[in-house]
Amino acid sequence: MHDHAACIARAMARADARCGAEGLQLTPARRRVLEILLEEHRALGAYDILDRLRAEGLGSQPPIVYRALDFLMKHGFVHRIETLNAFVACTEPTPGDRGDIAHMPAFLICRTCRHVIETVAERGPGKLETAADSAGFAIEHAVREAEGLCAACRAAA
Amino acid sequence: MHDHAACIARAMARADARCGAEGLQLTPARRRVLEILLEEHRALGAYDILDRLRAEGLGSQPPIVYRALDFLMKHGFVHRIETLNAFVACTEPTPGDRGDIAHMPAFLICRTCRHVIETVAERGPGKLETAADSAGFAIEHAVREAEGLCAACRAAA
DNA sequence: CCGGCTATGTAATATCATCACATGAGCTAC
DNA sequence: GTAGCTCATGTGATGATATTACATAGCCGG
Repeated sequence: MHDHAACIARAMARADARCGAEGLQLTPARRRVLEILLEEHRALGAYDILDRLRAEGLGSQPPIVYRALDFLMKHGFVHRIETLNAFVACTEPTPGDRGDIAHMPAFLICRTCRHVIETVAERGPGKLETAADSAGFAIEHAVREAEGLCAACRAAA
Repeated sequence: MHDHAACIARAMARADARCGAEGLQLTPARRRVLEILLEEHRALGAYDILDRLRAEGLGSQPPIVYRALDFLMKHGFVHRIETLNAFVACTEPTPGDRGDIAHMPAFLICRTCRHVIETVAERGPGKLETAADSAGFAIEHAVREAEGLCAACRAAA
């Protein structure tokens, strides 16, 4: 394990700094959604998040959470996990990843504990890029997700 | 372009052969779902398929199409595209791909025409595998999808 | 005939996501 | 200061995707 509270505090400080520097508004709802995802450190569905916002009086309708998630994803604080229709906080320290290709995340999703490992981006063409090049296909966005068993759950089994 | 009718006929013949050889029942509904996907040659949502089944009197409730898709996916005739919540017929000639790791499809999805290119599997570890190994993570299933513009749509733009 | 297996029919419901329109808070030009 | 602008939020309704639960029907081996 790691120092979870410190990890969250660090991530929130990074987010604050980014938003300050770029003139983005990290409003209460957006801030809280990011905190919730950092606290869980695993993939949460939009309605799981919404339930928690409701309990705290921060809004009760789906658009609240989807708008917050859109903002957070647009600016790279959160990623969507397509396989789960769920969302995780970004664990990468990459600061300015909007638009550029440097941040190419890949995810390892444990099917038992639902924890998500975000792998560091490696530069250079992977198989998708190679295949795309030979087909004349221009990649704009790539999804790489693997489901399986994390080390801890493998040990437990 | 290619000879579409022949392509469909070949794929259906392959499916018939596989089912005959392995004792699988390619029932009318399952067969028709596969044909529809082959005809379109692009990703269709479950309800798009259901609408067509309804028009042909092959069933009108969601479970009909989801059950057919489950069967077809289980036996490698169809793939799910997570990014689109949609389904495509498998274009790979790989016959026995249930369970083994040889068939590791990756998809290039055109955002304008919605056509899906299924790339051939390359052997050897990609970035996901490398990351998984170093994390002690056991991959059971991997999703690789890229969205962008296909060659034809790029030329048109 | 019976029991087990597979597939289908059908209604209801669960889950995920968006639309449309109204309101409010902060900012700037004038 | 206030009109007009932009951005964010509040709220109800709806759309899109997927599953559950239970009943029915065909087939086949014993």
